[in-house]
Amino acid sequence: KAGAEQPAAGPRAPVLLAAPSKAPCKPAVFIPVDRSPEIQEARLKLPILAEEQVVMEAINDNPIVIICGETGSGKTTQVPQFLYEAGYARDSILGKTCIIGITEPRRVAAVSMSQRVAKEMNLSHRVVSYQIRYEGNVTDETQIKFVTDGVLLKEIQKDFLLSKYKVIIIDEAHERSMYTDILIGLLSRIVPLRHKKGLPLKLIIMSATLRVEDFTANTRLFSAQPPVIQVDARQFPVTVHFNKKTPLDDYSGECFRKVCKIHRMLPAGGILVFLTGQAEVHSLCRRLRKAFPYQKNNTQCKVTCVPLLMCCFHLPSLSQTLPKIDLNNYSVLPPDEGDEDRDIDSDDDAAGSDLDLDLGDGDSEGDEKSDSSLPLYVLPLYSLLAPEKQAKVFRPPPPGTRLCVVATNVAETSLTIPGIKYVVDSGREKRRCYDRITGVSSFRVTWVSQASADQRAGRAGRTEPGHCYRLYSSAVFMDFEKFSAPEITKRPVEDLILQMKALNIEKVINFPFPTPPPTEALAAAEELLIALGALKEPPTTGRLNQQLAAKLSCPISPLGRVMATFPVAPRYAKMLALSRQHQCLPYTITIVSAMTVRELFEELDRPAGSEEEAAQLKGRRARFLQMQKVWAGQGPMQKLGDLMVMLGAVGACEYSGCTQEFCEQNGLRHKAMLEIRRLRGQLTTAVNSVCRDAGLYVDPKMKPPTEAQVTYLRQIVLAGLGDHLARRVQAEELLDDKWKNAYKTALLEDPVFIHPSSVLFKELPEFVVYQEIVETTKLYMKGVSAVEPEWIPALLPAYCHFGKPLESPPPSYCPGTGRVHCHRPSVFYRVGWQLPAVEVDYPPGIDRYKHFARFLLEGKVIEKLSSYSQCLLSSPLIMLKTWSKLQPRTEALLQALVQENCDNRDALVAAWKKNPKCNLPGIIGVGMGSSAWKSLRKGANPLTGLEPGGGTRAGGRAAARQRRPGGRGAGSYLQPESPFSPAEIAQLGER
DNA sequence: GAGCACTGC
Repeated sequence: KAGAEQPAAGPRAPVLLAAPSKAPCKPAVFIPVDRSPEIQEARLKLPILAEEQVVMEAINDNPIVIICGETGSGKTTQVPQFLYEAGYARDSILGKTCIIGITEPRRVAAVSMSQRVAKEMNLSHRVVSYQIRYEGNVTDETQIKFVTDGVLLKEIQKDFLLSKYKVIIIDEAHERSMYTDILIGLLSRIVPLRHKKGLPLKLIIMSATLRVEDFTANTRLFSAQPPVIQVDARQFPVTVHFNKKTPLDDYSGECFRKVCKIHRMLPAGGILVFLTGQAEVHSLCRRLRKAFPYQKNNTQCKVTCVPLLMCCFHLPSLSQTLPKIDLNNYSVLPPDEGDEDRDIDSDDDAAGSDLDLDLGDGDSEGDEKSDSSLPLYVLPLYSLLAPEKQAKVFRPPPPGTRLCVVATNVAETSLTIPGIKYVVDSGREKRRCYDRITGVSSFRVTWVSQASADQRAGRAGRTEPGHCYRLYSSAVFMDFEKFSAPEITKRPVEDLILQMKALNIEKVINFPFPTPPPTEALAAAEELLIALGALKEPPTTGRLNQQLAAKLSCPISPLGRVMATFPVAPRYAKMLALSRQHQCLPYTITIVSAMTVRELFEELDRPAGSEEEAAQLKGRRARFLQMQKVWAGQGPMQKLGDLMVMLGAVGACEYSGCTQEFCEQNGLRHKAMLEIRRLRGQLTTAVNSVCRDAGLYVDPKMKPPTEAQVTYLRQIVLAGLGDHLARRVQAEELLDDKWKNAYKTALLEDPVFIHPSSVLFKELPEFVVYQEIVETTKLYMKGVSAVEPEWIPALLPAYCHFGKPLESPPPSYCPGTGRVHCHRPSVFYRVGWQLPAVEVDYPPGIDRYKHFARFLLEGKVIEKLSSYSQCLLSSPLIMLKTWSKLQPRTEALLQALVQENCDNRDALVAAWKKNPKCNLPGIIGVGMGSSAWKSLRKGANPLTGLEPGGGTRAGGRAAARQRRPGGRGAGSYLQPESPFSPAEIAQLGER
């Protein structure tokens, strides 16, 4: 195994793009594994096994290796075993165990791969384990660990060097998931760092395609080009048939016709159809069921009518014992033969060999007629389908029927359906598209990439040779993009940027992304995080280009560190960070969980397949609408809007035990509710670990929030969704009918509307915040909550431009904070909406000193002074006059305050404390012009001799809590800053 | 007055 000297040789020499550097010869290590004979035999059939030596030599000689192999090469299950056997789970020097880590982009894959490898190696799951978001079975003995990519990213936050690992394998790197890309970027730096420390870490990147130039040709990523090893796949050949014509609209109808033909004319084998969405899937299912009815009770096999169909459809295990159908000798002439393009691979085959299986483009008649002689077992498949309904596709279809699965993209990567011989590919997919500037998303049906189409075709060759029918011409195919763009380039990246800043990567723009996100996306993310207070604000002075440079390299703030520990979107993390007031945390955790989990409510608006189903759907819709009203609460609570509905729904669901029945009856998606429960658990733990005294737990019998709490929750939501504020268009702006009931947002020119499914659809509050805008027929806001206008400047100062302090109401001294307050009018950024004047800190500057001096003289700052205010020679209001009008004594006071930076109580006390001998008290005395103050000249200690105003001197934090921005209705305002203590935040900073 | 593919912390 350690024969590193032997050059790789063999009939299929792997591609080595870079010559490996020779490493010093190490003694051979071999850890025995006790595999069962059956497993041993099965392994030997895997193509990767033939390459074990090559793979291990490359890994031995290089810190970073790329392995390319299609699905079926066995790389995911075998490479970890190679490494284990070669001793990579053991530290040769210390004799300790180390970990071989493998990342997967999906939870199910991490779990199932760990189970399979454990079984193959005959090892306990204590040794071969997994860790995913909510669960894992990792122990001290774990040596092979499968994780989801996000889990590894979190581990890097705790231990940047990943010191427990000796190897990291990034699996499915070709999928280019956001976390995979970031991990590769981070590991490109961690690997050399570990090398410097003398604790080398191996990185193996595994990809199904050969599109690895983003990794190999990117010198910023890897300065030395890593070797690429190519491994064969064990797949059955799939013949690809292109349509001659490409239907532009009715691809769904074309799918129908193609399935009909396959089913009528071609031998046994499951059919898999790729469409774009739920509605299409259901509609095609209905049509196919109508054309080939399958009665549950009538399982009698009717093959006699159809000589070409065999009884044993879709039973791969039995197919061995049945006569094999030779595809080349099989012959049925399609009705419109000669109408098609040639097979792409017909050049290699005997002429016309596969032409038989070409079925021609659509347009044949009579397909819609019900044909009871051909039972077809039609099943829908999409991600949001209930798991028990999804599971049906994995079971063999009833005897005498042919399986036909109508699926969305789930069947392309996430789920593998057994027994598929025919793939019908519409060539389209539905994608979520984001507007980079406005963040508005829309769903668009687009052509897939060539890689995607090939992946779909491959689904036909998993158990035997198969056929793929593409409902588009080869010319159209050639116009497809080769690969779909990496996720990181197409999505908002604020969550990612926050994670990176938490790793102290400040200049995000310099990060070695395999493919960087667009600069606008980075700028938008940085801007949002600054507005949320997660990043320190860049300087607004200095040279313009310096300012610009600083703009994309802001360091994380203490609040940002708190936010980064919550595994949710930054807007939601901000809500959590603000909720440690008025016992709001359990509610915010629930709302944030509900907003994070997609599609809480079941889709009940779909067209029904039968009258019976239609009646049932109608009943369920009515029931849901009724429940929605209940969950929306009463009176002022309704203003929390759709978020109140979410809170109510989760509360009610948990109260009833979160059963399948409750969910079904009330229009809730059971799977979503279970996910929310787990997320609540995770967030509760995360919050508890930040605030040690929170003592939170997930209460299934959580009481509804009080009216006051709902008001705070609305403010919390506003603070997180500040950039998602919308204002109803005013009557005078209603020039065009298209603005009827419309709202305006800061970033969009076009009108936006409250989505009709929202409980606030008819309410039309003046200001709302929304969870997201989705563009369909119009721009619709979803997840809507009403906002009071005076909250906006109080809670979103970052988005407001403030005017001069008002004279009425006059500036005042706030005993709670020891600062000068005033009322300032403001406008909302970009759109200039006038907002009510609210009480805020007096803006910094000379006037703030003047007001402070005045309140000081009036005895409001330090209580003991108040008894002397009678003795003053002139009114303290004199302080507010312009410099020139000041008398020498008042001028001296003002100058002294400015010199010591004392424009608030805390600063004054601090200055005094720092230098008890300073002449401030004396100057105050002079300033007041009263002989009664002479005693102060001696420098009496203000901490003992004088009581600051506002009664007991409260700690900074408690004092801050008393602050009520907005000033009216004490108790109804939220404290806008993070209510975490400096100690708590410091502790986070150490990580 | 409505139609959302797929994932990860």
